[in-house]
Amino acid sequence: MPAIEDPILMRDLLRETEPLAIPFFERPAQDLARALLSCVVIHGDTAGMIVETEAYLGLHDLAAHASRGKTERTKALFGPAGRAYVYFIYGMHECLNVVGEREGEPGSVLIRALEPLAGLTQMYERRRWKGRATGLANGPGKLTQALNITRKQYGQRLDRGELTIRGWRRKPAFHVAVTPRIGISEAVDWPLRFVWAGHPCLSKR
DNA sequence: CAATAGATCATCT
DNA sequence: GATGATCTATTGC
Repeated sequence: MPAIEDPILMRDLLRETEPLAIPFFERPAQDLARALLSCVVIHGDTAGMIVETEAYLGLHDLAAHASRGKTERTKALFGPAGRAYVYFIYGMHECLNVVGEREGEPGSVLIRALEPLAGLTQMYERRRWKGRATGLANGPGKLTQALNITRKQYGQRLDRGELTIRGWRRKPAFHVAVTPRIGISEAVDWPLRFVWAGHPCLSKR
């Protein structure tokens, strides 16, 4: 199973995981955020396990991009489930969301932190990081840089293709903790952040 | 350790 | 023209 100081070969990773079909993503954002914990994001030769997520709801969630309605930027949120919603923020960071619900219903999950699993050397280079592997992808902007995920992946399906999310054939055991979301100024108290309790790769405060 | 400043630009008012 | 689902470096105690 995953071990932060013992990265796996991509070929073994592919054998121990399986694709998530589109129906897996077709559920409310809160449920999807919880279900995505321990799943594996793969892009090119790099991969990481999801250990922290946040759910963003629809029109009544003022912290959600979708609350302002469908625009050129947010249209993927209103599309079918199982797609990537990637946005650019603060003039320098890309953030990855997984679209849930169903067509016409916004609701997505922000991927906030990964445990690096494969392609660590490449991640160190891209991040120009000189620390422990736990700090390679423990933040929404850090993981996209580590896995080289950008707006080029906007709207892409995640069940297959160049950017995929897979589930373990034998799911690891862990506890989930729920807290308010981080870095927002609306709906500040809503308990929509889900973490693998005690995991060393969680984002900083 | 904690707090803060600065980077930097797409999107929306 | 202001703001933002962030990160890093730097300052200060």
